[in-house]
Amino acid sequence: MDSLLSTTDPIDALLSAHGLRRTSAARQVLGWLLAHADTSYTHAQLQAALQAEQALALDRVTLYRLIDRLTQAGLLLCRVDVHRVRRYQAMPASVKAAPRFECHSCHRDQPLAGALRTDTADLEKAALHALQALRALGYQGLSLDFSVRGLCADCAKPAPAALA
Amino acid sequence: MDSLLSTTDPIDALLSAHGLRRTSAARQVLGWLLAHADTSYTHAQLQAALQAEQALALDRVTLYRLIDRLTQAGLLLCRVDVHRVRRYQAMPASVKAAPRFECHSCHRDQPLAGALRTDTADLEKAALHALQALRALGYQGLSLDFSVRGLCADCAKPAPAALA
DNA sequence: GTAATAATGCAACTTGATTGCGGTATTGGC
DNA sequence: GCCAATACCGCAATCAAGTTGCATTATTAC
Repeated sequence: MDSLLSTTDPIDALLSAHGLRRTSAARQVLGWLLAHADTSYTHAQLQAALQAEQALALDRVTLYRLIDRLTQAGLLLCRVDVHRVRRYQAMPASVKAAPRFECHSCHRDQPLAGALRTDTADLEKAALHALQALRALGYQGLSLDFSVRGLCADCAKPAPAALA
Repeated sequence: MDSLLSTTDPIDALLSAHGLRRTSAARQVLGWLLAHADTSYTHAQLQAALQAEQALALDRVTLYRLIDRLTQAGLLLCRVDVHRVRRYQAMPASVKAAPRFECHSCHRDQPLAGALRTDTADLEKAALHALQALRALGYQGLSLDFSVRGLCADCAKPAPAALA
């Protein structure tokens, strides 16, 4: 019963389960993103990270297409940031209405719930409620993009004068 | 006392009040956007609309720069849509946390509150609450982008089979 | 009116992303 | 294990939204 999917590696299993081939590139990209699942990355960041950390030198276009396939398969989540560039992230267990925070200075992108100690449950609940209402009105294929931008506490503190 | 600003036209007044010159282009662009203030438009849509409705043939770059100036002056609001293109809109009286709806099919972009009969006040309240919490933690210059995407009721109804 | 300078328009350029296509590697059937 | 079918790779060329440089024109302040 563990002949098809459980080829020892859970990532291989994911790829096969979604109709994708288990190429070295796919394994490494999905693996890396799963290992950094709480943050989203641009194509460029991803390419650089793979190069630096895994010595994986993928062609630009190949990476674009791979990312695309993973996204289509539902393994990655894709957003567009303020600078009009796409950011990818391993698909979280529950997509829901999880709001994100994007820092103007360090360009990190984190779940808002991480920054706030106070939970964002009420916010998500309100958002999900709105989605339900839309669905009831005949709206379809709804998805949600919710992000807060600004300077994170780390970037705001150190040198308030050097932020020009 | 009505010598400087009230040159009969409120739009001229707005421009002057924000340190911008009252050129024909600025007047027409701002005027058109104010007349369609509930929706946001891309640079291309705006250029086409101005050409068609006002016979105003602005150079691409000129329009880019004009839009830019208006945005910097705080007269326009700018967002980035799913297709990575910027959308501009006359600055609403209260920016707040007003969520928006973007239709995949007709590409119209409306305030969510318009689509939903049920008000989105609880949602906005929750969002503003989260912003306050962030500010308390030292986060600065916070702004919010909240959009729901999918097929609007109008696009979803007519031909459910032709949506491939 | 006239000088200072903001706004315009054209051409060239940048960047994130896409397309075409020949070559390579993975897969499923035998 | 071998082989055909085809998914995937990589290179070059292309696209579209936006930007930059610079000479020209129009607005503004004096």
